[in-house]
Amino acid sequence: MSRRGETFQAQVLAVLSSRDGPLSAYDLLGELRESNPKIAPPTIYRALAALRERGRVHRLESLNAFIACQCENHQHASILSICDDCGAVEESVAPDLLEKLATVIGKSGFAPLRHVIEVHGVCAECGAGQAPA
Amino acid sequence: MSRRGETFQAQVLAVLSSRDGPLSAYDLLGELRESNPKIAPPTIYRALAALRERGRVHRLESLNAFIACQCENHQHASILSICDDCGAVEESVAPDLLEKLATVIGKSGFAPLRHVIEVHGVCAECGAGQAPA
DNA sequence: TTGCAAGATGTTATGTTATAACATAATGGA
DNA sequence: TCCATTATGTTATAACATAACATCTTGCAA
Ligand SMILES: [Zn+2]
Ligand SMILES: [Zn+2]
Ligand SMILES: [Zn+2]
Ligand SMILES: [Zn+2]
Repeated sequence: MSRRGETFQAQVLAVLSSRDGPLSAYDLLGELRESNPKIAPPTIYRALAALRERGRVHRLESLNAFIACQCENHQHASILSICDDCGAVEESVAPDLLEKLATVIGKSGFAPLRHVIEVHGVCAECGAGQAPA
Repeated sequence: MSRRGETFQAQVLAVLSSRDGPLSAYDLLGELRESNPKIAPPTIYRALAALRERGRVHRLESLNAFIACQCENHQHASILSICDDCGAVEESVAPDLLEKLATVIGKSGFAPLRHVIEVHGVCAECGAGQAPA
């Protein structure tokens, strides 16, 4: 990996880190094009792939979008809470829950490798803002 | 909803039910076009939307694909185990796990509305077939 | 019976997300 | 230096999804 690739990764991570919510690959493409107009989609997807491998970025499968990892230790299975109202995403880590999950699905002999756990709902701030049901 | 819409839904559900693994919307489009060549994407997506509302079909967010619900009681939050080797998908229901999940993410005041839980890995059959690591 | 309102379905076009395929350039070792 | 290897750039297109509007049903009221 050479200088330029690292630069793209750093730029992508910087943009993602500056936001509370997720950005699509094409949102990122727009951002990076402000400083380098000739960037094409594969550049973004390559940077995202490298960042995801290093655990610095998570993909939100249910939104086709990406966020920076909010945790100290990257490289973990995360639980993502997505506020459908304001778009904010929060990350939780719960190894015991993953264990329980492994037990549930392991009954049939399934060996888990990658977890996608995304919960849509309403965050505390948005929930408080409006009349309770 | 009139006769024709119901027919499409029934056809889509029939095709999905006849498979072990997921199908994309365009796979389904191809299937239904065999009997009605003029069908367009919105027809498929409308049928899928109606089936999903009734809990008869689940969307695999991490695959952009769909499966028929395998459970007795539809309308439940499900845990989907996806074999990355053979493509088979199995559904589990675990209310106590969902409760635990609600506890974990509820600490910050988040109110869950929809769960996406998809676990990729290797199913028993595929795991047994090959040398252990 | 006829006319209309409401909603379902058909159709066209386009928006959005992602990757294949190949060209070019940088890097480092023989 | 020269070549092999890997990274990056570039073009094109594949795959997934929906907006927007036209048309057709259906049921009801006048
Ligand atoms: Zn993380
Ligand atoms: Zn919120
Ligand atoms: Zn189900
Ligand atoms: Zn398998």
